[in-house]
Amino acid sequence: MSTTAVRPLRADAVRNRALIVDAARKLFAERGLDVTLHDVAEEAGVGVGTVYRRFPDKDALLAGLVTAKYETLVELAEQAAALPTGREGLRQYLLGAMQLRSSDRSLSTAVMRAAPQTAEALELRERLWALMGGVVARAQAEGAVRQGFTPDDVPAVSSMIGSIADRTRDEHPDAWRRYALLLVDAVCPPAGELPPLVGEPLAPPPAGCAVARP
Amino acid sequence: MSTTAVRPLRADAVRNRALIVDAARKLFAERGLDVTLHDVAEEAGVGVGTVYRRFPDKDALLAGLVTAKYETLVELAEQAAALPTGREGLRQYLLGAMQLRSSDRSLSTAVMRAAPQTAEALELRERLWALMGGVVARAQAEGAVRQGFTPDDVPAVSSMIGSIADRTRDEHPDAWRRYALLLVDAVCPPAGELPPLVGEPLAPPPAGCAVARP
Amino acid sequence: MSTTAVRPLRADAVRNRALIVDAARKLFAERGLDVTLHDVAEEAGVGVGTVYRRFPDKDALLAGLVTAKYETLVELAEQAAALPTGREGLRQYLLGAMQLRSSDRSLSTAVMRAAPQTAEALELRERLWALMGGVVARAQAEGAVRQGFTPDDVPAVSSMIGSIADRTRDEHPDAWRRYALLLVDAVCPPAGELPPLVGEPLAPPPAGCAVARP
Amino acid sequence: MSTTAVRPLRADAVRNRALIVDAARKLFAERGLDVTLHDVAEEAGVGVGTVYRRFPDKDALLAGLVTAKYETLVELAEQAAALPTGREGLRQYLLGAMQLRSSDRSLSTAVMRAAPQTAEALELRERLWALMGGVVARAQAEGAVRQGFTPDDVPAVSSMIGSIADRTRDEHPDAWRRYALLLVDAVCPPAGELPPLVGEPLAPPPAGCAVARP
DNA sequence: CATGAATGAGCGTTCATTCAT
DNA sequence: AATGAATGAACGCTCATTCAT
Repeated sequence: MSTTAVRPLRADAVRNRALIVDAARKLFAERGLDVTLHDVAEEAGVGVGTVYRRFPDKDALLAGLVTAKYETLVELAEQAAALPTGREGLRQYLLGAMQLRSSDRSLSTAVMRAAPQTAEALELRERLWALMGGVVARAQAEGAVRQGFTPDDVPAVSSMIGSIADRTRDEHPDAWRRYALLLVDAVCPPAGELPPLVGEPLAPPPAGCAVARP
Repeated sequence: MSTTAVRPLRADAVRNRALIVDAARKLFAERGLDVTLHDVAEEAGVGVGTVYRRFPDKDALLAGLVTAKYETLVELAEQAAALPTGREGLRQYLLGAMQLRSSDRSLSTAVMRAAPQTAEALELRERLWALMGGVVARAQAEGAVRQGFTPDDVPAVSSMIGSIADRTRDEHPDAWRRYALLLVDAVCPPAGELPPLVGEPLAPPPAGCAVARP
Repeated sequence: MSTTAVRPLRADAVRNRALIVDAARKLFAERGLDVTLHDVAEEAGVGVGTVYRRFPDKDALLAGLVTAKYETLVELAEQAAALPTGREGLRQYLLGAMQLRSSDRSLSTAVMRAAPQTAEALELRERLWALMGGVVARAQAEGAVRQGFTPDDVPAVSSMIGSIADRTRDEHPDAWRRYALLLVDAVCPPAGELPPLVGEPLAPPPAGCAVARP
Repeated sequence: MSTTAVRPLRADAVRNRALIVDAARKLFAERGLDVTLHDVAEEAGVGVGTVYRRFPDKDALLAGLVTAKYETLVELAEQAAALPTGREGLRQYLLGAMQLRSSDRSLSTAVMRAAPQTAEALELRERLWALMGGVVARAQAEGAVRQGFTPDDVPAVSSMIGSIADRTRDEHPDAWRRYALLLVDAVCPPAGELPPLVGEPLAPPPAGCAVARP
């Protein structure tokens, strides 16, 4: 029936995948892990079936986001590596990674828990490791890092802002900074005197406020 | 024990309530916030209706657990307050609170996010605040605390071990300690020289491993 | 074991039964058939178990209310029988019975559907039949009744106000009268000229208002 | 039928929607408002999810049936308007509407209690009103109607057969006619002499029979 | 390939009914 | 006899996943 029909390119498939990832990123960031795949599909402007064609299940989609996340982190690491000192590089990278987490409700838990599922993500992770390994090594040489700290600690420490960020994102979107700096200073103190903590401590939730839905 | 007053009625009800709370505590700790009340009922060996008789809804059950959690934290704070120095007290309390979190998947997010729903919980929280306020003040007087740190920061800092603990609970149940000490040292460094980090850094998840279910 | 124990009297049992029936009558009238037996028990100030001791199940309780209803209807019929003409008697009784229905959300459907379950109720029903049989016969002799109308039609006709009453009870508690008189006039027209319908017609429900829950 | 426009997609969806509506109509008619959507789904031979895909909730399904009901009533009104006299038209319409109610357990309460939820239903209701307004006006001009009767009374009067119909549907499916005619004669008496009531009066329920479930 | 209709297990919750106290 | 704690089937509804179109 389709004699002259040109073979449909991968082009649109690739485009659809990007649409889905973008939509998922947006929705997961805004509303956390409990967005439905119908929501994602609708936001992306495709059918649910298309989402399932690209990602075997919801977890795979989540894992797909990790790739996107790694890309941003690699950029961040490249900027960090370009800074004059290891100290500054490490501090900038950690704060940047935490800022990313603080603006993304789902990935603060999901990214670090999931393994890279694709060769691409794995490659990105290794590139990230190489970049930050260099930065950490330089900082160590400068005597700027807590003893025993290794490049493998970088993602772990970054993830620790998650619980604070999740709690405060909606009401005090900058509250995470106080604790982020506390952590960064613990890993790699600033050059001079250790300054007082910035910002305000997190007020306890008022009596009677509801448990946030998962 | 209380004179001759008979309270014939509640014997089994009290026992069942305890069974439910125990079951809930266990399951929430193991599997996080998304256990169903059917699961809780089954684990407790009662019908769902019984769970609903004791707790109007799921949030109320969670709130009940929060109360129990606060009781433990108050005990911990009392022990901390009894230590000779504020420094030791603060360090012991923070590490103890983090240890509790590290063994409880749900409460690491729920406790700090939820308000105390009951007068009892509120009272416990205030008592906790008073105890730790004293400890922090003593530690400040000793010059042992990071400048700007306040008692309100205590729960926030405690919660920060959550993301690490959730990631490692099943495979490396002690991995949280490395990062817990990093945090505690940041808030309130030990008396002498700052030692190297303890333990091993968190290895990145191997390629291809699945995203853990929420 | 209970040698000297006095046999517990029926006295309180009888009182409890009355409490239950009163509570049930009140709640069913106000809120229809979907009150729970816990509500009834609470309103009556007894335990649920006590309700079940007196009435094997919810339907039996409903049937129990029929007895109470019949008592009121018998009184009404006695007053009707005392009126000078059969016409007046029949009209007064029908209007009175309809008024009862109009103030009782549940019984408008339940009473006429349920059979008398107790000897007492059966006796009351027969007494009612006898009284109204006399009234109808007198009215027939006066030529005041639609031909073919029999005493057996009395409860049927009375029940017909139910659908109107249920629809209007909350908003226009007197709206039923218009249609009650229409029916009564159809069965037994007033002495003189047939007057116009009284009151206002029932406005149709406004667009968009919800279906009332059953 | 509509030119050559192909609408390839909905073939099965349309069929399923029809299956659902048919099943719902049947079950609601037989058993009243408290059929579950699982029942409807099973009767229709589809999954529950499919029902919820077509109708956001139970009320919406009910509203869908109301639309179908209005369609029938409009047809009935059109036939009534075509009759030579207003008297005949009004009588035929009222009897027809009552007959519909007598064969449908749920709609006797639902249709008249619910507002039209859709623009379609609203339009149908208005069309119905216009048609019957004309019929009533003609009948009034003929002097055939009870004074004060208005088109707004038409649905109210129609609904009054509900309580009788619900009681008798299963055992004496024609018992409603006696009371329907009583009502219709009250609104709009037949041309000649008022005949005796047709049929038999409703026998009281035998002692001991159970209350029918709601 | 893309679509979105269909599926059904599972959720939180209710309530008529039973039974240990 | 009275109580109310316990039960569990059933409800309305959701959503990850499959599959006919």
